[in-house]
Amino acid sequence: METFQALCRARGIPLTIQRRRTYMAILPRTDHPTADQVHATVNQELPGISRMTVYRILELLVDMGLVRKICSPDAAARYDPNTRVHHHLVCLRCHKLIDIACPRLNTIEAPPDAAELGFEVSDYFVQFRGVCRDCRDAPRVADRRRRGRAGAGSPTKQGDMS
Amino acid sequence: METFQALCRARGIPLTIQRRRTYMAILPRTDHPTADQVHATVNQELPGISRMTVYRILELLVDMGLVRKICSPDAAARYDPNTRVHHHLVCLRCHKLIDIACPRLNTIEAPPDAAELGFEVSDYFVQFRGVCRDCRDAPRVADRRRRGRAGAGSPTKQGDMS
DNA sequence: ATTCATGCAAAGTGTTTGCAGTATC
DNA sequence: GATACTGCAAACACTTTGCATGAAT
Repeated sequence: METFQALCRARGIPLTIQRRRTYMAILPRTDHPTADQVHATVNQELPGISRMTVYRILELLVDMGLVRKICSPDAAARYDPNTRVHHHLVCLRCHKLIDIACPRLNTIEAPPDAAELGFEVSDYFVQFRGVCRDCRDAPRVADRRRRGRAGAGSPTKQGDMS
Repeated sequence: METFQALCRARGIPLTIQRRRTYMAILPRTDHPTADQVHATVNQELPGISRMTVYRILELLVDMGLVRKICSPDAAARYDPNTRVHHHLVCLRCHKLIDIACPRLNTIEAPPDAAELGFEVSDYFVQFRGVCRDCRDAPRVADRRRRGRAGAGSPTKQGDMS
């Protein structure tokens, strides 16, 4: 949070209430919320904040390197305040996304191809794909495609992530 | 291709011309085309094929395990006929996606967390994020956001991928 | 002959853009 | 007081859905 303020000041970026609250809202989350889910949370403390504003602020945070944007096989982009090296388990059925920390995977070096192509690697992650316990236990119902979505107005619900 | 025919017969899936052509169109590609780009290609040999059909066929191929669906930081989903273990270089500026083969990375074992969570890992990949040569050389122009898109009717263009 | 895919049109969802008002620096 | 962010509305792009027609088995 202090980092955020410092970075904003350094780059001459105004620190609005919306930005502060949005950052505070996403910071403790480990469930990779979508932009709409972040908006729903912020909207509780700052009623009336526009969805557009949250979208813009999240992109700003990504640009500042404070938040990472990750894309699941699902449609909506997800935002992750955890910028340390960590890895993902992705369920191919329900699209659940689980964080995993595995020290063994934190020391992977960039392949020689990258340097040869003139590609500057800044970070990386490993994504394991498979089937989560819930989906394995459940008979493969019609859940594969078509997953329910809480409307933009429902702050809670959606326990389908990490 | 024979695999495709065999799988279709085994699963009782009709082998339409559209399916054959769509699969043939994506099979040799290494540039991770979007659904629209695949449609543009197929449309050259099979004029009049509907975009919807290509969307549906691509999803079918994903379900059959013949094609992998990958999501770039970009909006549109991309399809990759290469189902062997390989890894990705992703440019954070232009969203270019480059395949890399690195034997050293092909023997990574699933972390213990996965098994403990009851997660069955089927495959994995490593994604290195950074800046590609083109973007590094180019002054950071307004290319960062806003990337041009050829209309759905333009088959060529879009050389912005590996 | 039956079954299922195709094609069309329209809707749904996530995201972006332009501009007036307003808060921050 | 100058800058630029917020909020609104509309536009845009990608994808999905329902149904009549048509093709594959």
